[in-house]
Amino acid sequence: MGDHVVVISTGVSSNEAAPAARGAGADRRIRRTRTAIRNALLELCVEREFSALTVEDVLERADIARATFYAHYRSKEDVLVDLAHELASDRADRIAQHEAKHPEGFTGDPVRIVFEHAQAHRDVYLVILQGAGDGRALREFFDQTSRQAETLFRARSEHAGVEPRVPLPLVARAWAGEVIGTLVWWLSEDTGLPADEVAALLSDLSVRGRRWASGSSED
Amino acid sequence: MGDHVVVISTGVSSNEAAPAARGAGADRRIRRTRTAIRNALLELCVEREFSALTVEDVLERADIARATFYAHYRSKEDVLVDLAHELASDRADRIAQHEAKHPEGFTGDPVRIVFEHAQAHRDVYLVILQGAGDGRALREFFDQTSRQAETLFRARSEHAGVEPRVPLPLVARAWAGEVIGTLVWWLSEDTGLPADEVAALLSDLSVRGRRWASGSSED
DNA sequence: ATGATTTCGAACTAGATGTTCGAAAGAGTA
DNA sequence: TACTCTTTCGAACATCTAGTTCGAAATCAT
Repeated sequence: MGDHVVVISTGVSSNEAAPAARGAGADRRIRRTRTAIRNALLELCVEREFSALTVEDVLERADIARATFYAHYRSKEDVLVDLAHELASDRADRIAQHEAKHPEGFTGDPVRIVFEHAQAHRDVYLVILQGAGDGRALREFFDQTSRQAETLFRARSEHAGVEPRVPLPLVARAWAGEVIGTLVWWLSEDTGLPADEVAALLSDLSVRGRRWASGSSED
Repeated sequence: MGDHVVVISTGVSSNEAAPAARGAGADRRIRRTRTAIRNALLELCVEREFSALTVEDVLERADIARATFYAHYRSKEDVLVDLAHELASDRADRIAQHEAKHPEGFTGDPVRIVFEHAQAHRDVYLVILQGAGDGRALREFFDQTSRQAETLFRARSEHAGVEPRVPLPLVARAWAGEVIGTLVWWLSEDTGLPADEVAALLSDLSVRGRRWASGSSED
């Protein structure tokens, strides 16, 4: 039959599954189109609420044909998810990069990097962390964050040769929640706290526990 | 001019603002209609994704006229927000009730109550905590949670006469994130852990810190 | 240059949203 | 019970948006 759906190859190699080809290896037109769409969506998110945006708004802003959009994304929510992935992996790169330079350095550094990263990309973070769209973007961002944390915790736990008393998946989820909950607060209410200070406070709270921090001896 | 918008009074007394009259004091028809709508939405959420639902689906399931729906809610997202408020205040009631019965009792109890409450209302929690809708429901649920926590922490801090070293708004947000992050993990992945055990683990982690829990001495 | 791939544009279907209004049903009160 | 006030109904309606289709034109990689 006459299928004519314009399925874009986007592929670097032959066997490319769902991950949607976030490489620079793709056709220049593809790169241009996708960044145009992402940028347009971001601009619009700053101006109005995400839920008040239509695909048409994005088309107009990105100066892109309707058919072209649907050749790359299924919906505006998809674009947001894409942005979330980009954000999470970029952040992971920076952390890994830092750890490579400073092996066995201060282990509170990752948290600081997280907050600095959020500050540098404030707009995107705000949209995603507030759960815009159907919540998929936030959900996946949270998942990636906690998975990365779990890997890190596991490595350290094994390195220290200590059996964790609290299951690591739980520790990781709790930590991710802590960080993201604090982040959204810090980004929304514009308190004067600089990134490294919030990070230090949260690290302290997280490592040493609330017992010493809030004046209560129990929960 | 001929405005005919059917603005429902819903009011108990004269001066009723935004809070939308969650009382039992309203007209029986209003009560019936709203719970029908809320129940219908919940049923449908269990069957398909929230984002795949239309207002028409809700109308059909609730057996309600279109105009009636819009006399009460502006959108399906509004209904979800309503549910979130209901949930948060019901939970707060239970905690307050417990604290009244057990003054100065084990202060880890609130966390346990939170998890038991989530277990009892698993379906609603899952929908809301996953950020369905435009994220407003989750956002407001998170806000209420952290505000309640802040109040509690402040009371305890003052009672103990200790100046908190970490700002309480931060502590409260971090705690709320911790709890909600753990909650969504616990509800989604059906690990065999009973409510009181997760609660105990999280309480421990939260009060004593990760230092003693994961085998790492730092962050 | 050439063959392959992407983009364009314009049209079109299908379906959901949100509003309108008079008439009917139901609630609350005496 | 009878009376008034409020809510619900139903059916219609205009409007908008999503998502798809296709041939032609543009752009890419080599």
